[in-house]
Amino acid sequence: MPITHLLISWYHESCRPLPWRMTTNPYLIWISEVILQQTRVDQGNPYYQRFAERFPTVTALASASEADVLLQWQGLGYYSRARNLHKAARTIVDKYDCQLPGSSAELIKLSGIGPYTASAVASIAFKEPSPAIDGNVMRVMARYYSADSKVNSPELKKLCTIAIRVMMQNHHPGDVNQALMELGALICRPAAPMCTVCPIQQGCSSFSTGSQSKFPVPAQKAKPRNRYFVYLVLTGIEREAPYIVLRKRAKGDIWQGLHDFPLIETKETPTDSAITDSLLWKSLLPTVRPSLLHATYLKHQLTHQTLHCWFIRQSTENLSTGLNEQEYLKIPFDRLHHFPFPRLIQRYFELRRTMDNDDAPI
DNA sequence: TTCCTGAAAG
DNA sequence: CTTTCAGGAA
Repeated sequence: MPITHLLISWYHESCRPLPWRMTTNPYLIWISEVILQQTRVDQGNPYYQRFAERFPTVTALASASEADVLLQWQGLGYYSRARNLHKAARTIVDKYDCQLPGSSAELIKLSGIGPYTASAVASIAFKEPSPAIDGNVMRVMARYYSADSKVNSPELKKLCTIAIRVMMQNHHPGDVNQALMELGALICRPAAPMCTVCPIQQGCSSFSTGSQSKFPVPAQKAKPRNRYFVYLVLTGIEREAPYIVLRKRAKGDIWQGLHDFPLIETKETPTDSAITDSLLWKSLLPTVRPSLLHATYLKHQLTHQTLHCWFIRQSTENLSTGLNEQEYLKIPFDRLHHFPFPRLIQRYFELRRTMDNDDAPI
C-alpha cells in the first residue's frame, strides 16, 4: 500500500470532527484558517464558533467596525490577524463582488493571507493542488526524510512542496494538506511523537534510525528585549457614575487598536523620581508623590518583548489639569466591556476584582 | 524582525 | 510558582 494511501485512509478514520470541517463555505474555511494561524485548535475553536455566528458572511464582516472585530478577537493575540481579516473582507466586497477569490494566486493578494493560508483555503475549498506548509507539516516532513535543513528555511519548504505535490496527484489536495497537519497535531507531535500508531511509520527515515528527536532542526530564536511600563489607573465619578481613563493604542507599537491606560515608559527599571520627572506625571499629578513599592506589578511576555508593568491607582480628583480628551477617554465602568483590551489589561482587571473582592470592577 | 497568548515544561 | 514553547504574515 502506497504511503499516501495509508496517510489519507488514516485521516478519514481519525480526523477530529472540527466545526470548520463541517462546511464547504470558502468564507468560513478562510476564517478558520486565519484563527488557527499561530493558535492551537482548543484555543481557537470557541473563537471560530463565536466569529462565525457574529459574522456569518463576508458582507457581515465587512459591514462591522474594526473595533467590533477586535472585540470578538480579544484574548486571541496577534491582533493584526483581526485587522487584516476585516480589511480583506472589505476588499472582497469592493473588488471581488462579495465572493472569495477561487485560486491561491488571487487569495494571496488579500491582507493577512500568505502562502500557507492561500494554499490551505484553495486546496480545501477549491481542490487546488497547492501544498499548505506550516510548522506541523515541516516537522512531519523533516522527520520523514531526516531533512537537515532548519525549520522555516527555504530549503525545507522546497522539499515539502515537491514531496506534497506528488502526493496530491492521486488524492484530494485538501485532504492531503489536512491529513499532514492532523498527523503533525495528533501523532507526529513536537515532543514524544506516537510512532507506534503512525500510519506512515514504515516509510519514515527518522523512525528507522530512532532519530525522531533530532528533527526538525530548530531555527535560532531571538532574545526578547525588556520594556518598563508605568500605568496610571485614573478613576473618578461623573454624573454619579464611576469612570476610568483609557487610551486607545496607536500604530507603530504592540496592541494597536486595543485599549490600555495612560502610560509612562522608561528605558530602565523605573524609579519614583523617574516618574515624577515624566511629562505625563508633571502635567497631570505634579503635587502627588508616586510609590512604585505600593503599585501593582505584573510581568507580561510577548514574542520579542518582556513587559515589566506597574499600575499606580489615582483618583482624578487629584488631577491638576484637565485630560486631553482627544487622547484619553473617560469610560464609565459599565461600558468597559465594549472595548477590546490586551490580555495584560484583562489580567489587571481580574486581579483588582480579586483583591477588592466586592462590588467595584476596578 | 516584529507581532500575543495559553499550555507545557521546569 | 516562573519560564519556555508552539504557531504564519508583513
